[in-house]
Amino acid sequence: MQNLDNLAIFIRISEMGSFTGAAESLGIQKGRASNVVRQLEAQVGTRLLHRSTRKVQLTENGRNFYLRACALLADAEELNLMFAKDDALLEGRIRADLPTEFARANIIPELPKFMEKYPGIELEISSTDRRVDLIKEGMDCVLRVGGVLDDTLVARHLGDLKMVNAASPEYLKQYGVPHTLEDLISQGHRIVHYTPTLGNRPFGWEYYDGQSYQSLDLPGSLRVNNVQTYHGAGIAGLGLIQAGLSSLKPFLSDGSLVEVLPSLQSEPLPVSIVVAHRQNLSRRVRIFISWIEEVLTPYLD
Amino acid sequence: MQNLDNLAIFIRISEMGSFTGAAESLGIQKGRASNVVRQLEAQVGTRLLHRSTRKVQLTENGRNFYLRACALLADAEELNLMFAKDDALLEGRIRADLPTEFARANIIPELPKFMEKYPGIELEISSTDRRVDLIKEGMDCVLRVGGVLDDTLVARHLGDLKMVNAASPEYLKQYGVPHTLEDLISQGHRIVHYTPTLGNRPFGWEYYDGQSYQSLDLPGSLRVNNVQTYHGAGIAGLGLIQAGLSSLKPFLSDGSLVEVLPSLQSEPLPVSIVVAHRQNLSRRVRIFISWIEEVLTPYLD
DNA sequence: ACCCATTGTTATCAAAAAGAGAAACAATGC
DNA sequence: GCATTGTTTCTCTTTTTGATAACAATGGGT
Repeated sequence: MQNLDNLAIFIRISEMGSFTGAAESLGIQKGRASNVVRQLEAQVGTRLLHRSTRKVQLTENGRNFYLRACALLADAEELNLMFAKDDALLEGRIRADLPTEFARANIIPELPKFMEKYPGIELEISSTDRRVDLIKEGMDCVLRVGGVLDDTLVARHLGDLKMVNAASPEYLKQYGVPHTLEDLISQGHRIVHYTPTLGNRPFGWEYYDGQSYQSLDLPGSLRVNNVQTYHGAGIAGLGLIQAGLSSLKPFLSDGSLVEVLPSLQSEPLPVSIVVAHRQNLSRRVRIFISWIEEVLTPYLD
Repeated sequence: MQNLDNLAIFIRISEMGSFTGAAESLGIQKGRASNVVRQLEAQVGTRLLHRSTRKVQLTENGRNFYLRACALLADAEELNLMFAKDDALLEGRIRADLPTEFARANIIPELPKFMEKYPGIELEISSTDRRVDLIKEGMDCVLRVGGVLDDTLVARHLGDLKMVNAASPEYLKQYGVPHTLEDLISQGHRIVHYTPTLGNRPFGWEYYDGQSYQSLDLPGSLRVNNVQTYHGAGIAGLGLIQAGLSSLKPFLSDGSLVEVLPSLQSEPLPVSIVVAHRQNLSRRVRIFISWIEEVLTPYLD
């Protein structure tokens, strides 16, 4: 009889296109991953994966097997959970990718509550700010700030991140507190340039003119590609910054940053949870996602 | 993750309404059967079986779980076999119940060919001539001669068993060879009475009058409830017998019995294969059934 | 109402299977 | 060439299963 664990291993390997990757993400030996597939192929009587040292991909038969194996696993999970009235005893591993700042500032601090509520769930959170291919990396879900490009993925829009304009008190003492767009120019304000990927054209000062979002070029001598550095630059008084309320909140609270121009916010950033296929989303991942949503709500419109 | 073997054990227990019975039929310890269910119930978080020492039955939840578990297992088997181009490497156990005479005379002699073709299949053949409850006894299929009463089961009509009238040569020398219905009376023929369950009213001499089947009472001093004894009585010259061609064939060949009144056959007996649910019939059982059909074809109309 | 065979539960010990961990190997593609 | 990756092998540990047996509860038969 078939072993469902082995099926899950095969599925992960297929999705990630890698034995080592799948093994790591599942916490097993890569040797076992190899054996499992060999055994599976022997049992089923056909080759399921084309493999070389550089790439692993499904054979024609493998693709069909993969699809039905996914369905079977989903059914099996449903069977296990059909009477689970309280989800507290859910177990399993969740791999999620969260933007560094969100993770550090908002998610991680709340995490203990989640872990306490679901002691059986093992979380594996990676914080890469690059666009991760959630399938290839074996992610269950990815929190993404900004637009979602890939249509093959399913995104759930959580809301829009409120943006805040801020600067350090020392900076404002030196340059003055701007109250209008004109002040920004007349008072000679500077901004910290943020370029998600270095080398890109830096953003200007972004604001809403009542009809659409505009960008105003302002001088600035620092260009950073990392949100923490960006915040640090603002705190250090190197210029005005524009960032999500969620990540700036602690700095605003302790006074190391002060909000300015509350009426001239830059365009809210859409925040979404991205998953691979919505139908086969496991219960625990669904729970995690709704928890994330709950945690972020205060910061989103 | 769920273990499919355990699911199969639970299913068998549910169907047979017995831990010990299921354990025997699956070739495992009854202790294990008990543990498996306990573990399953813990995992799923609800009680699946009401059990006392006298009966075991599904709880409300158990019934739902059972249904979905069946579906899951069927899917799993389909997954395993989706590329099995030749069935030769099928494996698993088949439990079938065959009428004693059919088994001894027709099926068992052919069995070596089947076992050779499907070496991985384990056969367990019981020969009880009583009506077995195939679900309660954990049977995969039952070959039944005569009408099928239970509508909850699915019967596949294989054909009708050709009936033969016969007597021993010595008997015929004594009483004469009848050629017409009238001869039976005028020559003072005797029959051996066959009553499937002792005490029932014995059958008479059955024949077709061109429109419908009739029964003619003939004298006879022996009443038997066992087919082999019935044959033996015919061979011993105790009277005329009416039985299926399949079981009489060897006796007709070696001359210990002689066919008489070929035009006055009694009503052909319907021969059917009965299974529990047609949809979830496993591949190997389907193969076995079609093999049985093939073996019996020569004897059936 | 009582006896007692049957059945489910549980425990223990040995055997077998599955898995973890580590490491050596060969093939591949940059 | 060389780092990476899949394969294979080895040992050790853990888990699962088989084999037995003792135990308690049930319910039919007397």
